[in-house]
Amino acid sequence: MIDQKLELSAPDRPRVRLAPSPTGPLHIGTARTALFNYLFARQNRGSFVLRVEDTDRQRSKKKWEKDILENLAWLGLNWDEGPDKGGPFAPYRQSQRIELYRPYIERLLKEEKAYYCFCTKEDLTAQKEYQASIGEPPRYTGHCRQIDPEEASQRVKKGEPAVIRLKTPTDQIVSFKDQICGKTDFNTSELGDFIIAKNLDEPLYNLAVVIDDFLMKISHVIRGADHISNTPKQILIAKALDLPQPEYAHLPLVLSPNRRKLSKREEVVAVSDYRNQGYLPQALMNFIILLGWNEGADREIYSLEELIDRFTLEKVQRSGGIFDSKRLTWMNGYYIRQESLPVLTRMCIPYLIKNNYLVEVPNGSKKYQIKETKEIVSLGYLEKIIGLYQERLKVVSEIPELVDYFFKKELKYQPELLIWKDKDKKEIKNALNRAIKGLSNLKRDWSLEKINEALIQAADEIGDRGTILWPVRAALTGKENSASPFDVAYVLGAQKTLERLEKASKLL
RNA sequence: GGCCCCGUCGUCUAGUGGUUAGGACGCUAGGUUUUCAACCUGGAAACGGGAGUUCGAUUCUCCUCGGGGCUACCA
Repeated sequence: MIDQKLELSAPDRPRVRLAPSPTGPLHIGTARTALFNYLFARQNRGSFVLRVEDTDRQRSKKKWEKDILENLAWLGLNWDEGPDKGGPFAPYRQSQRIELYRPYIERLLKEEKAYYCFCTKEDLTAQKEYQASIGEPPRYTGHCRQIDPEEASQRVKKGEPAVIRLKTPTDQIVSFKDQICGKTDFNTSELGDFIIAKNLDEPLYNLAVVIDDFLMKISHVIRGADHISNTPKQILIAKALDLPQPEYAHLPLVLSPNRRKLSKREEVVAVSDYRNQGYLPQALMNFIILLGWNEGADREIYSLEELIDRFTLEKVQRSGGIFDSKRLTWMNGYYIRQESLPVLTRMCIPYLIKNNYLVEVPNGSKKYQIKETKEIVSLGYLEKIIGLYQERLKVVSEIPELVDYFFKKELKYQPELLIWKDKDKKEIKNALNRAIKGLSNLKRDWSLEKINEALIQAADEIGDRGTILWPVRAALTGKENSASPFDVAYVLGAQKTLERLEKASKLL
């Protein structure tokens, strides 16, 4: 029984959906599809529906559903209806909608628009191989079509294995106007009588999608181009069921650098991985939208709000785009530089903790303890450290290796690190001692200005700034590259600075 | 193999029947500078090929070549 009234009038506001199947973590490609759907919905004041397609019971896992929802939310792509929020067309998990599909399958069977097929997999494989060998499209030619429906249902009742196929019309053209690709035609003869359900309670993807999109009043199906060839099948099912057709828009695929569909093997594809590495959601979204959309301007940076304003399906690219992680990383660095220091610091702290540099002081609010030295430091102090590296950071997870010297008791480095260009040890030692002397006077007035003054003065006495500034910086950081010696000395404080300089001087 | 989609620098792209074919990432040379980064200036780098239409094609048409997707009792 079908008691849903056919509602052929389009809804006033567009309704779009993201239909991920929880068989793995949120994939970059899914996130991109989500972004396009989200922008389209928000721009047109429509609804963005999240529907979990978990009809494949073996492969669907709750933890993946959780990962998908969490990371979508992290990206800022908020949905209006979904398994977690409910909505007027609940439930939003296909596994909970099984009974909704059954009447449609029964109807197709009753109206003889679908039929039971008893062919074995071996038969089908043989047929496909034969078809391939003579250059015909592989498809089911309708062997079981002739079986009397009465007889068929008897056989099914007796337990004979069977699947349900749609009677596909022969030699008809199914055409649809894709919002991105334009008009696309398919000949039904190439499709054959495809399977729409394993049985009355196990609908297959193409059938479930059509019914759900109808029941949920989806007006626009915006999805990856890998679904183009499913579209004629879905249109045929909709026709057989007398359901209205949504608009279609197929997004070009995201490709790996080897030009293949983005794959787990070669690329990082899970959004959670990017999140853990310290990519910012703004950077990810900005990067991804530009991979397949351009408003026609020489512009690279867009916020989600600006995109909602400017986005159009017409400007979506037709060709697939290669995922260029270098560009993503550049953009992430850009967004890190734009971020406020307190926010950036808050993002960095978990990485410092994970790296065993820092421990949160349990009761003291906003205080941290440096693990090695047991010193208690404030959030403000950590901000100073992070501030030194804000313009050098590309990915937040890099922060520990950049600032490690603030958290270590002793620095380990080769004495040669202290040598500037072709200077000899004596000269460097002398420079270091001059720096120590100049800096010692400042103990009570340890300001950036004074440090600068003292070091530059010492340098000018020697005649070459590098001769003193390089070893000072190296002694303070133990690194080839770092922030400037003035800044580092200032943040490190008088005591540690002098200690490290003296230790360095003794090494030479 | 069959069906479908796509084709401007290495990559993401802008663009027009006549442009020095523009921007960005990356690369590179300088500048700034104690290093690195950031920033500034410059450079190398593209219309897949062949016909046709046209006074003129990167742009329009056809063919070809190349790349990709789909081809499940997965989604």
